[in-house]
Amino acid sequence: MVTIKDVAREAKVSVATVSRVLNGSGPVSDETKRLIREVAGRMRYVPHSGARSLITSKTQTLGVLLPDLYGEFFSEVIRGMDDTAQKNGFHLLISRAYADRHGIETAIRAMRGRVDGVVAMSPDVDADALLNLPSTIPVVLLCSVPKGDGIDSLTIQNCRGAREMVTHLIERGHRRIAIIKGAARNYDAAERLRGYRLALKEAGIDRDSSLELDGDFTEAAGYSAAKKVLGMHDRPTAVFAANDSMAIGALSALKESGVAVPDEMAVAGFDDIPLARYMDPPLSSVHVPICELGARAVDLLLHGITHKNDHARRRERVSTKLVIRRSTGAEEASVGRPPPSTANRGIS
Amino acid sequence: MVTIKDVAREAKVSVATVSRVLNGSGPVSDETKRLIREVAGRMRYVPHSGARSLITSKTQTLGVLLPDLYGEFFSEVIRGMDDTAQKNGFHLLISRAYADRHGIETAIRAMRGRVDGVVAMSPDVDADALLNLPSTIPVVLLCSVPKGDGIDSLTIQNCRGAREMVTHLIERGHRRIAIIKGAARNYDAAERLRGYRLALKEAGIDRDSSLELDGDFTEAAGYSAAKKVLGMHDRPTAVFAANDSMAIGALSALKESGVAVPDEMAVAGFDDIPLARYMDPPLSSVHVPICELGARAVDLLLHGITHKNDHARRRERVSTKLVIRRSTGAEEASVGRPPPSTANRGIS
DNA sequence: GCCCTCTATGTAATCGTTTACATTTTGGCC
DNA sequence: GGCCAAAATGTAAACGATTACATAGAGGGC
Repeated sequence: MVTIKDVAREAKVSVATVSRVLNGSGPVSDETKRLIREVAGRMRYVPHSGARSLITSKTQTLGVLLPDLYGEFFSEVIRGMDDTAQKNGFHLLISRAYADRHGIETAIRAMRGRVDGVVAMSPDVDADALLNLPSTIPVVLLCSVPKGDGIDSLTIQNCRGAREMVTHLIERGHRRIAIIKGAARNYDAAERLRGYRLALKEAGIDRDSSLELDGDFTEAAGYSAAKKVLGMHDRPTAVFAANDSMAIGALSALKESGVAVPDEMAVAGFDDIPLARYMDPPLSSVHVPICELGARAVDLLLHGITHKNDHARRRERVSTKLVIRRSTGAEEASVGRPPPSTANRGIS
Repeated sequence: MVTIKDVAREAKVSVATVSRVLNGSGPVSDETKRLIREVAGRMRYVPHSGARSLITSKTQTLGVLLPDLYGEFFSEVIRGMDDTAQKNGFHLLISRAYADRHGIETAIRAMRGRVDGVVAMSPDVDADALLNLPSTIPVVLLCSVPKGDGIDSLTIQNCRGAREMVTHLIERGHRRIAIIKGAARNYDAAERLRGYRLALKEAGIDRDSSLELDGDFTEAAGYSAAKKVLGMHDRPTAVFAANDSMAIGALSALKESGVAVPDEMAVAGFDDIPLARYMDPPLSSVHVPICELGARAVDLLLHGITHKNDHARRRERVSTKLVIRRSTGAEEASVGRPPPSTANRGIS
């Protein structure tokens, strides 16, 4: 592999001069510049970024720590991150890790010396594992809020989104509204539940804990929760699932039992995954701008990096948007025409 | 930031000894080991991987170059790669890049010195841009076959998958089968078309080029291609789309025009994306094990790395599997029960 | 012609590790 | 006790870049 020394020798100059030319630093005569560029090109010299970052102590790389995510969420959040990172000349070092304390610490250790900062997504409610990290590199926490005030965080506007959806159901006349809760100890799940309760309270509806069913974000959980709802003596007229997968599971159960949606039972989800609009009936949901989530996380991180992490800690949230479709009673059929945005482009 | 020198000073030993303890190389007395471990732990020392890889010239990192992919494909291929990479102690440096010559070269340049090898996905049919790379690091090409024999490649069994699907349609009695082609100059698209033609030929059906409609893998393209099919004077009884997105677009068009699927028109796709089974009617498709694609690409790359890239070049393919649902006439309703595998776990 | 400044270039230290080689210590054996 | 091998530790040279500092010419002002 050809190094800067080889180029210097070939061009009969010192390595310093080569470095100066290639980085545009320091004064070099036009002739020498031309010569060095020519030689470097001819020898197919490519600078060794590892060596460079050792001396400059800048890696131009951001670490990304994600739990084991599926589908849309994963790809969209990465897309958002990569867009913003690339715009600023950064790369992404991605690692899927168990979101527990050990996993995160191991991953961050492994990243020391190869990243300038880390975006870590840890949906666990008490993600304070990140508080006393072994390093002092900037960290942005995604989808949960750290207890201390050591690091920045970015979350989804879960509570407000859920509240709006439940309020929408109430406005359509529903009084007994069940919720299928998300995974236990999950921050998003807890916040969505909070939003549900808030909406009920605002409408003066008493909370009925038998209407709060356990779930874990899987389709199967939504399916069995819906079956449970159908068996209730004073049956709810609406079900709000803490995510779309569970809402889809619930739709399956209802269809199987011959319960009409939305006439006999309204169903709403959260996330607005691409599948939602293809359901029968199309599923009302709370849209989460996942791509933006990634983009803003990186923005936050880059700010922490350039400001040497000595700014006041930030707590930001990305806002959600209600998407009402037929499953909660919207009249217009929203399927049938190709959608404007979510075309599955590119390869296969 | 605490370095190995700090630890050495604090423990009153030389850096060499610290290094030996931490890497388990060379003989060190038990007492010294204990001492150094204690000191390193107390000082929260974390080795600087950048410095380490400079001297060892191993980065334990694989570069991944992907075009701008959406949804499932992106996340699944990364999952497969990361699983295998992690199992072998490697990290993933991910970069989305235009798959053209310039983009790829820029990306690979930027990766020099931070990766031990690269998996590059370049669906373009003539991806020989990769042939004379500026570096000599091992490369595995995904989803297309390089012209020369310089690098390994891994592709999808496109031709065979398409052939099987079209044969299936023929077996169900269809004689006039249209195809909605994939993006021009796309390797997968070309191979799927080849499979389609092969199946027809095997069945002794003459090829009719008016039945080969242009497409570009988007839903919109599928939609308008289907409209075109409906307008034909001797209307085909089946449509095979080169990917599911187009098949879904076609389904929309047919539903809009009141054409019954599969009775008046059978529809089949390729990829078996999660959406496929939720269509109405559920879409028959050719299943592609995306995760496996990623995993095997990394396996191939790791082999190239450990064997210093001096083995014979490999051309491998991952095999596809026919998934027949109602859109081509399967009787059984395959929707309604939660699926076994594709539950959307984890966060939101 | 001398001195000073400015430009162009070179020299060498540095980043944080690993590791070949040198040196010291230990312990066994005669 | 002296000798020798083996074990434990230290010294210093890499890896491939950047950059502070030193040096050498060139040119200008007096």
